[in-house]
Amino acid sequence: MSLQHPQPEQLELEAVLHALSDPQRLRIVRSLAEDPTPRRCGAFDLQVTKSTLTHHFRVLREAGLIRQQEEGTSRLNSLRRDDLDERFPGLLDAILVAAADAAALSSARG
Amino acid sequence: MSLQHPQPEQLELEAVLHALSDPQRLRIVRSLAEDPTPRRCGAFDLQVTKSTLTHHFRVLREAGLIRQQEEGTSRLNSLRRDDLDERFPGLLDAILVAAADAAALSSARG
DNA sequence: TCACTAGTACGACGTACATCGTACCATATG
DNA sequence: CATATGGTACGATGTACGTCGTACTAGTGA
Repeated sequence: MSLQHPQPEQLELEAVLHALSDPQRLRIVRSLAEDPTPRRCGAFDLQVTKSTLTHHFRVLREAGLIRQQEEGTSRLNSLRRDDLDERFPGLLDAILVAAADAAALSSARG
Repeated sequence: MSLQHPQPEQLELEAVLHALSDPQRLRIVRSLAEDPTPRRCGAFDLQVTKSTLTHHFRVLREAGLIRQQEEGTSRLNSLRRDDLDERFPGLLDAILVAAADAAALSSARG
């Protein structure tokens, strides 16, 4: 069976905010925003187990943040930027800018 | 003792997103955005207990979303719009627009 | 002084969550 | 077929969270 993705009009703000309130998931989304190339779950530099990875990608998918396409034995992940921008204009951009800023701050602090 | 509020540069994106991922707290923030008049915790139309209310207001305060000033026996709550806009430009506005849109949608659906 | 109001503190409870390990299923590739 | 790769499923575990009730404190005012 193919994977469940919420329709654009089904996206829920609370679910999106909750999905992005986790550092690992925020990192995944930031990575996909920086480089939109669809890529495998394992291709993100997270220090968690495979099963934890699966969990986070499912949360992101069910919140409507990413799309997962099955491709052989892997799943190609991509950001649903258009859907998000249409449903929640400016939200994703604001979060990405804020996250980039926070990352720059914390790296500047050491 | 007076209440603890994070400094503008101490605001953490994850904490802000988490704080706003709860329906009750999102409602509080929306209410304060619609009418910026500082007002008591009890003056928000939430169907929860007093102690639950205290909990939610503390989460909002510790995330830096609201400011609480003690005034007699009550606490006057106000939105930290300026601090948030400075630290996370566009974020609060995008969330408020999205929330208003979602509320309009759900009320239109009945 | 005696209520009343606004809110906190603390403990409890059930649920959700992040994480892991193990077992398992596909699909390639030798 | 055997093995490696990419990922899921399921159960376990510890923690955090949302909610409540009760008890309490601090002002307000009759």
